[in-house]
Amino acid sequence: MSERDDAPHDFSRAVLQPVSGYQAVAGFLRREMALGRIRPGDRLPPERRLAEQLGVSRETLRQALRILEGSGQIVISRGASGGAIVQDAALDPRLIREEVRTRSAEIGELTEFRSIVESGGAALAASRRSDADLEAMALAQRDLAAAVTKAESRIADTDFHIALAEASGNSFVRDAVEEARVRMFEPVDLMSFDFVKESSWAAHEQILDAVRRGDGEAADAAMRAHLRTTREEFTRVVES
Amino acid sequence: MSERDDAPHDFSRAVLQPVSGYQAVAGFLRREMALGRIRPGDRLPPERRLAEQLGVSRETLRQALRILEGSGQIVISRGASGGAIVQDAALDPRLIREEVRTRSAEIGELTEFRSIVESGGAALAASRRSDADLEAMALAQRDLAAAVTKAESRIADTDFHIALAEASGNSFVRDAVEEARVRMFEPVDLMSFDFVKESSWAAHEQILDAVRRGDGEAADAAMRAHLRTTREEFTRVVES
DNA sequence: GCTAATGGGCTAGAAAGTAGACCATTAGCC
DNA sequence: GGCTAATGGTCTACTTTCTAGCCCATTAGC
Repeated sequence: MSERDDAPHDFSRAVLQPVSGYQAVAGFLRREMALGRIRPGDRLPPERRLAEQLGVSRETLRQALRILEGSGQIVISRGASGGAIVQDAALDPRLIREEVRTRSAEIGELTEFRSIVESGGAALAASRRSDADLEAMALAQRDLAAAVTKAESRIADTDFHIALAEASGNSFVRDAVEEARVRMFEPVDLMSFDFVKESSWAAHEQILDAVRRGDGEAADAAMRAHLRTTREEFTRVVES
Repeated sequence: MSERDDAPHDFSRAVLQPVSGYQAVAGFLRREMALGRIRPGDRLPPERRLAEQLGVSRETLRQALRILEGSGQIVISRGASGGAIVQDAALDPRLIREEVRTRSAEIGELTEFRSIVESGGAALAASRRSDADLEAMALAQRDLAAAVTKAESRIADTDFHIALAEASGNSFVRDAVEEARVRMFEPVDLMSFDFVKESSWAAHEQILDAVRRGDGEAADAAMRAHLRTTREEFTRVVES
């Protein structure tokens, strides 16, 4: 075995910060929003029901809702058919550009990581996809084509990538894709880029076609090309 | 946009279980052991110091130590130069085989995921590795060659894969490799397989050689071949 | 105007974590 | 043998967080 330091272990950098219940709940809901499983206009279940589903007390859930309310992600109203309505957070483009610039190193690494995982996932999907998988991807493509707002484009884009990851049949691939996506979009809450909708749609179409044909190598290459374009788009934003 | 269900969201399956502080600390320490950053024979820092480094109170840390003590991973003694000594958990091979059989589906997916991420990481490492990276990998190889016990082999193997992931220069790749490794080895604490030491060493050598030459494609292919062998080894264990 | 559904708010208590003090044990040195 | 320092063992008082349960306030629809 290699020479081990006799110096005592140093875990000073291992922060291990405690996440209180209400923070965990707020984080969970934000994540669901970032992944588009909860979308602008949706109404959350009543507090009592949601609290039970999440396995926390109502007070804890309410603290989480206060956080989301504070950041403008939900609006809460009282009375019958009241409740928490998810908002469409239309961020100032200047804020987004600033955010991308601040996190440019992280976003670059993230895109590189996505390229590895998603191209591998696409190759797997080419040999495993079911008809339902293909239909889910095709639906996301139709949504992307029909998207008008930036938020709609982003959601349809997410749907496509998640559906593809799901089609890979590997739960670790799917989780990694989800996690990377959350890391990319969650921090600024619905951050979106001036990505060219048409070019994304065309790239997805190529990927989908390769997956449909069962051509793993082509699917792999198409996904890599797609995310290379994405990365170049980020660079463009940072330098603009 | 696609037709959204009007039915209320259902988060019943989102368990979101609270992780208390002592569980988080115990998990952290187990993780460090699984990754070989804490090794059999090592002595943990004194409670007061470790608690401060981890940012928890001493009582909380002590509860975590009780858990590790209970599972036989550490032995605690009192007095000057006392403390917690990490144990070498030599598991019964029958238990290991049973564990692998129970988790065979998960381990299969995990190895597939590793193959994707680590081959991509190897390709990156080929173009980015520093001399220090190469030296770390070479050291792990020397350790593997010199390993006598199973635990030593496993640690040297981990060292190699982590050093390679580090050399990729992508922190998400490194984290994913660590995480996959923990998932593979942590649950049964130092689970190890009857993997052929020599074949692993030879495979590593091929990877290292490709990384040294800066040949990304070869590094990618060599890593995929290596993990294919690993997977076949698992299959063999399951079927034996 | 009644009713039901919904969020708002309060209290009492349990559970977990913290901070600090002091005790018990042990190795090493004189 | 005894002293000292380092270490784990134990206890208490306090704070924060979470829970459970109850009732109030508001509102849409009949």
